Amino acid sequence: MGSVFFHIDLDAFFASVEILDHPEYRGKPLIIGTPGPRHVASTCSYEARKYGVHSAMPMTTALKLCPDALCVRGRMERYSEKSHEVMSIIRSFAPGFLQVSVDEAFLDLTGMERIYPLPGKAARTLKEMILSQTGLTASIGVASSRFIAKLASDYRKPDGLTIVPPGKEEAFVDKVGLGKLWGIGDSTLSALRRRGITTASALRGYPLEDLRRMFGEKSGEYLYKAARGIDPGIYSKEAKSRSISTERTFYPDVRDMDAIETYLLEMAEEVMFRALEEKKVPRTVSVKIRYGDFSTITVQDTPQHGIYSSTDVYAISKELLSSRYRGEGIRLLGIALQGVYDGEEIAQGEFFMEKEKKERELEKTILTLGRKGSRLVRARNLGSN
DNA sequence: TCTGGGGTCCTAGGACCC
DNA sequence: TCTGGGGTCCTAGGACCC
Repeated sequence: MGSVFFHIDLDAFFASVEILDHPEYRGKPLIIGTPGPRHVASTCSYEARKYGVHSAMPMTTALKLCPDALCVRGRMERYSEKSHEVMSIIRSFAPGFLQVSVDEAFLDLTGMERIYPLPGKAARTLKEMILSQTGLTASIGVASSRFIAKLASDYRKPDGLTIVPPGKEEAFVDKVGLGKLWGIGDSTLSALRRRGITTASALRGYPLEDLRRMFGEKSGEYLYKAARGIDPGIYSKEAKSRSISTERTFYPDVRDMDAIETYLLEMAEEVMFRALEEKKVPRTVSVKIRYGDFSTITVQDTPQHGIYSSTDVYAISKELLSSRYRGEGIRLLGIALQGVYDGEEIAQGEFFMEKEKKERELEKTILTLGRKGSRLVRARNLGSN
């Protein structure tokens, strides 16, 4: 027997949760996002989509297209609560469970013919369970690979069910179209178009070696497989290296050095707080600067001595910033911790000294207090605005 | 249309080592 | 003198996803 995968995708998830909590929103164009410049829509209801509104669209554009839309601020805690409810239903349905985001998961039903002889029927049952127990609708794709199942769940939405029988993968890719394939974004699409390739079948006309030469080793292989409906390996391996980051977009741009440093301090604390919470130690600090013209630079440093406190992070960030800062107004500022590894590993290692451990505890306490609001930064922040 | 925030993975060049 | 090949780490930038 061949493989059987489900991809389960909740419909307009954030908007649907809001409608569930506020029945008066039902049937109205609803956008999750804050109106104003430099804000974007994170999700919207299907009524709003009729006007052309979609995720990641600038709010100003969205409201031009749909002036009567209701805008609400996202409530992430509520969504992840609801997400947990749904995911536990999905998880208990079959063993091969893999959650890939708040509103999406895969199931591997390979070899479960005894329990679910008809995958389509099983998918309908699962949709029904999710709806009756959480009030949310999901779209499900059923196919022989994760790649095709993912495309299938998106094929009919909302409340959809699409089954791609084994052997029909390539034909399905043709029906979906090049632009909707996972992993092929705007940039690849126009690179392909520049070469006159606008369909999956045209892409199939190129030998693997040619694609490797044109798009690079990995991308070439990816395109070669994707065009044939062969899973290029999406979500096959565990995501390994982790990073912790935060960034802020300002309106208007900031150029005041005091303000810039205050933001840097605030973000250094935030990011290190999260690292300590997860018992992670970072190897690298990177700073991201975006100027008014949207040009973006990143600078990073991997110090020999290691990074153990937000003071370290702040000091490194400030160095990095001043090494590249052009002195213009800044539209976005960000800090990322990269190459994070398990703090426990050091604890077992010979170099983890008691002193450092205590410092980390102290640091964590200070940051926890900071979280509760009694923070110096707040005062500085007010002073600089 | 005027472009968020949090992530992952890939590439290319340089340093350094064997 | 004139110069290989492979591995690993670091850096900067970019594509892509939700």
